[in-house]
Amino acid sequence: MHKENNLTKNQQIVLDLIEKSKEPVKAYSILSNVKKRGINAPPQVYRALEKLIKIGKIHKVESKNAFVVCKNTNCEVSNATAFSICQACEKVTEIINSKLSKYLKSFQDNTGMKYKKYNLEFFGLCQKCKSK
Amino acid sequence: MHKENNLTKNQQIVLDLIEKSKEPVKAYSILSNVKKRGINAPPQVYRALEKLIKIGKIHKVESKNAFVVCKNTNCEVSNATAFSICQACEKVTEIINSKLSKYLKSFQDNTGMKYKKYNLEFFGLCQKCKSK
DNA sequence: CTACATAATGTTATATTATAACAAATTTAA
DNA sequence: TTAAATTTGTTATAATATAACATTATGTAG
Ligand SMILES: [Zn+2]
Ligand SMILES: [Zn+2]
Ligand SMILES: [Zn+2]
Ligand SMILES: [Zn+2]
Repeated sequence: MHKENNLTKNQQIVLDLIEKSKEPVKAYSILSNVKKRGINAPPQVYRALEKLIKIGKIHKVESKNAFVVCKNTNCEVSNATAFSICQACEKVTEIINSKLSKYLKSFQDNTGMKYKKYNLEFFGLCQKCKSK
Repeated sequence: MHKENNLTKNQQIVLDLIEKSKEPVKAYSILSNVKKRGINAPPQVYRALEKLIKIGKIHKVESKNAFVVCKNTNCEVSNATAFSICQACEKVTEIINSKLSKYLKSFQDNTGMKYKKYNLEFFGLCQKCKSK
């Protein structure tokens, strides 16, 4: 909502919109909601999204092709993300759990590949949906 | 390659194609490659993919919108998947690691949400690309 | 066996997500 | 300054996925 440093006008407009939303926002939903602010076409939105992802301000929820603000002060560069996704109401929450991130950041598979980045998505029922 | 039980003709054709491929296959690549076998339109491919995913024969690699055969005899229902993805050559490998899956299957976040399913994608450089 | 209901498959059309290609404007740095 | 480089705007199109309905196959009651 407030002016962030080093962001262009379009990036700020897109970030503001994602921040205001309670749920993940899709690119074309962003587009239609920012047309009144002078963003006219998909590439303008996708370029802003790309930059915001790169600097860790937002994340893409891959299974939903939607975007959320980062809730984690530590993942400035967006290289270690985890989400909890309700299969009923589609609520998405970023998981902030240092044990989990520590475990995954240091994970080594048997091929010796060293990981720079991971994205984890958990699916289940949230409290509200469980009790229905 | 060999006839699987309980699969329809289209499901078998699509599965065969994905099994033959060394790399993740995209839906429209599948479509163009199975036209000679009588599959003509996207819904036929997507329905087959949906079923194959449900029974755990294949997985979707979300970050690539592509499909791979399951390499893990244990994830019959596809509810616990992990992949390693090379950012250079795009090679994708299913990670089969019982410690990892045990850890993630029993993971609890602070909201008390109980997870039924997860998908984890690691990114980095594979051995071959690292040494270039 | 029919005749009807149900489910599965085929087909056409369209919706949704994302990027290519180029033009115009802005910024940078000789 | 002015030419190059980068960023932004714009048009067009590519790539991914599903809706809607027609057709065919399968199952079930009479
Ligand atoms: Zn984050
Ligand atoms: Zn819910
Ligand atoms: Zn698997
Ligand atoms: Zn590689």
